[in-house]
Amino acid sequence: MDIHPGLCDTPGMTATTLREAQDRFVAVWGQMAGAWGVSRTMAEVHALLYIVGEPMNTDDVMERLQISRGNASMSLRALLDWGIVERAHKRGDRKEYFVAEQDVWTLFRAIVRQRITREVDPLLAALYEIRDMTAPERKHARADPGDEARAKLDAHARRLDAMLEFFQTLEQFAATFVSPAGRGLQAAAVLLAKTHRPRAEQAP
Amino acid sequence: MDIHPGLCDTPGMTATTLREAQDRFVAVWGQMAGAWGVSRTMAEVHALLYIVGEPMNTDDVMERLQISRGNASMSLRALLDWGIVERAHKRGDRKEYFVAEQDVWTLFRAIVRQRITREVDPLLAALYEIRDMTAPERKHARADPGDEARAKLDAHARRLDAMLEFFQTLEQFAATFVSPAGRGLQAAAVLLAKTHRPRAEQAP
DNA sequence: TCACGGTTTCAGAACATTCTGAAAGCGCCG
DNA sequence: CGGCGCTTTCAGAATGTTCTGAAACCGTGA
Repeated sequence: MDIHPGLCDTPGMTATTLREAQDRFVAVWGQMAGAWGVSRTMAEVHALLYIVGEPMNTDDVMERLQISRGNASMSLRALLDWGIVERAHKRGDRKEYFVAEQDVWTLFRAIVRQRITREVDPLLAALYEIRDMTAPERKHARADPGDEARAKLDAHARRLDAMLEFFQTLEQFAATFVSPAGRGLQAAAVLLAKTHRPRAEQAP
Repeated sequence: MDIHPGLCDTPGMTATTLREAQDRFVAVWGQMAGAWGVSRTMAEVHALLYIVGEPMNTDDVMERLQISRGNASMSLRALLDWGIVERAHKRGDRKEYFVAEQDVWTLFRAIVRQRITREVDPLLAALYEIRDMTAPERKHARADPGDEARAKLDAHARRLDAMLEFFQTLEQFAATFVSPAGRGLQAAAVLLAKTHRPRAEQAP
């Protein structure tokens, strides 16, 4: 804290407040993480890189978030894998620096892309398999109509199909959002939101 | 296992296969859960109720999933809170029974509604607060243009605003999907998916 | 009012995840 | 080639989450 007497306001205060605001952003983003199946630290590291906006190296991150080298390294690598943080270098410095994607829509497109391939695709595959498990049985049952077992099998298959259809639709929707053509979808969403918004607010 | 010799196929086998298919569905759904910040058991209970399609009571659930009474009770209550499972009763039976919402789109609408109010709303509130933290500082800085501190504050505010705008849009979008008018959105999504789908597949 | 079938609660046990720090790995430069 | 600066790895510690089971609770019928 370097407070010059007589000029006790602007320079020191501004830096402190900014840092506090950044820390709160990091904390909030970290909270969010748990609820979405992402590890807290990973989210915090990303939040830090995003809100600071400048390249940081492993030591910067360690010190700012008070985490171990191992943890920082792991989190940064994971963020690279997700494609929402990139490596950067400074001349005359052998350290690696990292920067977060700064365009919010690009950021979320990357996240959606990852989650679809990591979670929805395997889910769809599993659902197909499960539906096929009872297919032979249903064929048999079909020969014997009015059977109660048959009705059960059919209802079961109908429920699986409903799920399948939903996730197929979701996947297509996401694919459109993610693809280069997805800008259109983004624009549509923004427009939709604007027309429906009850009242826009702005700080004075 | 009651296998009648000579007629060793349809009746016993069908029940077994169906049960296996159900179990796999439950397992898959449970896996999914972790990745989305939902407890595994809760998801499994829901999956069971959905795929079985008939009302089940606490003991049924306990036995089928091999979980304790306490756990079953907690999970069922949570599912009721989420509004995706409902109580049901059978005449002459004092036990409570539970049924899962069977319409997939209604199900996901309920989930989206919950997550928005539980996670996005508080997030938005926090982001507004954080942006306002630096507002007074920025006013000061404005008097002293060309200042480096000012540029930093502005960049910081810009990043927060980008996030805010994104989540506002998301919220509006979700609100449209969730609202009664949201059927329109659903139809649009289905249509979009159909037109873009490379090739539809169907079991023979 | 009590006894009874059923449900909820919760402290502590079991389990799972995340984090640390020291050691190993990697590639560059002299 | 050997030392150096930096990054990655991973076994075990720390922490956080979920589950159990027994006790408390609740409402109903006798």
